[in-house]
Amino acid sequence: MQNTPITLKFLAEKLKMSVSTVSKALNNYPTINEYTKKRVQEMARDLHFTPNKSAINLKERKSRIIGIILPNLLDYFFTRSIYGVEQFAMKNGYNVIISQSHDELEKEIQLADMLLKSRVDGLIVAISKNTQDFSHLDQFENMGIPVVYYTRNPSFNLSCHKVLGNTFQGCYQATKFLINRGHQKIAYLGGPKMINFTHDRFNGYINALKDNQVPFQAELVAYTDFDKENTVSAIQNLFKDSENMPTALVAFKEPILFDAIKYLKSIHHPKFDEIECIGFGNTPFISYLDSPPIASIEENPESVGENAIKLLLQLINREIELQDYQKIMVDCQLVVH
Amino acid sequence: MQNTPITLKFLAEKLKMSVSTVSKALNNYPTINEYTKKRVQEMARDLHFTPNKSAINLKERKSRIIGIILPNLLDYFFTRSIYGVEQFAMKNGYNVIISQSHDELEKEIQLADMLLKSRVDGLIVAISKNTQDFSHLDQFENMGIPVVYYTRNPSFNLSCHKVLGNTFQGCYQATKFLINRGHQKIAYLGGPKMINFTHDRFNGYINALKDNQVPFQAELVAYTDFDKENTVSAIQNLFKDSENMPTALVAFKEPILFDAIKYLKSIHHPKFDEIECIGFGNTPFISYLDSPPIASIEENPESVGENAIKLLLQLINREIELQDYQKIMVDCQLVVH
DNA sequence: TATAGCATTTCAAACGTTTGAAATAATTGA
DNA sequence: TCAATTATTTCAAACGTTTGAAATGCTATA
Repeated sequence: MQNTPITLKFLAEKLKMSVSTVSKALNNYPTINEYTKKRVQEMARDLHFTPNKSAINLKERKSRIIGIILPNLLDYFFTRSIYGVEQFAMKNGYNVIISQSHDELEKEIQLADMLLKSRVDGLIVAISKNTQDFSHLDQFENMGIPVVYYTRNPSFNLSCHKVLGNTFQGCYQATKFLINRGHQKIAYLGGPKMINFTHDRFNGYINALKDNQVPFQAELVAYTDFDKENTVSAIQNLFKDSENMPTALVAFKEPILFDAIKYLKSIHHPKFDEIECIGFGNTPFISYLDSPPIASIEENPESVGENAIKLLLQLINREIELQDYQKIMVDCQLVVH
Repeated sequence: MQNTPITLKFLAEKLKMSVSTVSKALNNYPTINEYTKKRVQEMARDLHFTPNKSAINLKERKSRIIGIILPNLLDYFFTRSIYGVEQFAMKNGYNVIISQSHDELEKEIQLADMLLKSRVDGLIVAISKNTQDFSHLDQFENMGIPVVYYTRNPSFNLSCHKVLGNTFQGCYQATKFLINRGHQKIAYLGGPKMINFTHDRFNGYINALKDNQVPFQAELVAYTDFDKENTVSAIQNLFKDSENMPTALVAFKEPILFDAIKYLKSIHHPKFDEIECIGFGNTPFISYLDSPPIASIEENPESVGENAIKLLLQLINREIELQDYQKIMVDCQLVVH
């Protein structure tokens, strides 16, 4: 049953015409007679002709491969974002190579080199938390291969394409929501300072306070990274002053928020039941928590991913100039549980 | 800076020799003079020559693409398994197309057709919970394209390649662990009956009981699918007889176990604190639960994925005959929390 | 009836590799 | 010194497409 795949040549022989006529008919060239086109297209359909991608790619000097570098697939944001990317890429005849940097710069550099060797047509990247030098990524642009930064990006650098969640707006909404519920002492637990959006979120928090006449207190702000001990000590700091305890908390990421909640519960914080929390993520595990956050900030990762691949394909096809740097924002929603 | 990629032809011109000599030197042909080889290989290295995959694939009539069909990337088992697959595939020059069936047969059929059209060199698949007819997957084998079933597979069918967790052994261990802790009334909450390993796990449970002289009671067994209401009613069933309440529970999957725990807690089950649970998965969220399972069954998804791709590559390279059906088991470990 | 003009089809080269056969060069033995 | 042998290199076709240029066939006009 080992049937050889149908080629243009095979169709041409069957139809007693030349390979180029068949090719042009299938690609709807205006110089080809309408009746001929119909005959060719029907035959192609009947025999389930599928053009050989390798041949086309060779001819067009493309690989039709998109590279993705992201920190970690076990993070729901990234897993979900991949979905948006793959769907759209596939629809447009592109394949995707997903690679994980494990949030390490060195690994990220390795992966970049590997993808460059694979001759990807474009790159989508969420940088590691330690990435400050970008030469391993700049080399793509230098070779005319477009790069789109998504979510995590070099915030100081305006000369690159970016797709990101409107994390300012998300944090603003969450803070405002808590203010409207009567909270005046709202703590903010930020992420690694190296990650750009940590600051956008902080600004959303600050602005919500200001716009609603809630005084800002520096003691109510702390930072952590993805490390549990760090989170615990940050929380200890936020809650150390018994006179001035926060009654609400906005955290930069849900698993970290869960660590915080767990800690507060473990020390039998006297007013634990009154504390209201919100984190970024909207992860499905919330429903299993005994003391779930009152709301979540939904970041729409699928949409972020889809916007990134859309932009990248436009750059690949030179529908947008490589130097015409774009910045796309995807709004967040507050989901009340 | 738009530099054209280095080709064999370019190297040949630089070295003043023919393209075929260069090609053969790089591929270490014995007929090529050692000194020539050295010169070519050095030049190739210095100029960062990377062979054009499309050209090789065209020549070798391969796509170097592996297709994967799985139910859902948001399931930690599958996300983790992907990691094993991608790593190994990449190392061997293969790309991977990941596609999600969302546990729907119809979507699975669509994806299979899509992947067939993409001319994948091989397929790794975890079937949907409703897949009973396999014609959409059989067509691959009929065309000489190997298929490896992983985790979820047609258990009744011996004529296919399988890689799966030793879910019998995992469940046996978990049950035995609970027996050793003094439990005599251990409930078993199984998954969808259509999924093959539901029964393997059940057998592990049964055998552990038997081997340790614990009487089997049919009332202590219930089944659910991934639906929350279903789980709740299964749990209600298991705990309905106040005379004969289980004191321990083995569940086929962790998120479902979490649903069960949540329900038992919500009804203020009198002996809730004494009930000990174990589920498959070992998901990281366990640490956030107030009443976590006492242990987890680690299924080593990365290893399952890696074994699947290893087998598939052997089949693609015909190191193993297509008809020489393999079955590979990956052991589980009990992780006590 | 030749010919300009158009519609349609075909030719042929190219994309970058691989590889068996053929050609060439170097070495050996008589 | 010359043929035979062996080592090494090159030729040329192939993989399946695309595409500008060239060729063909046809119609209409002078």
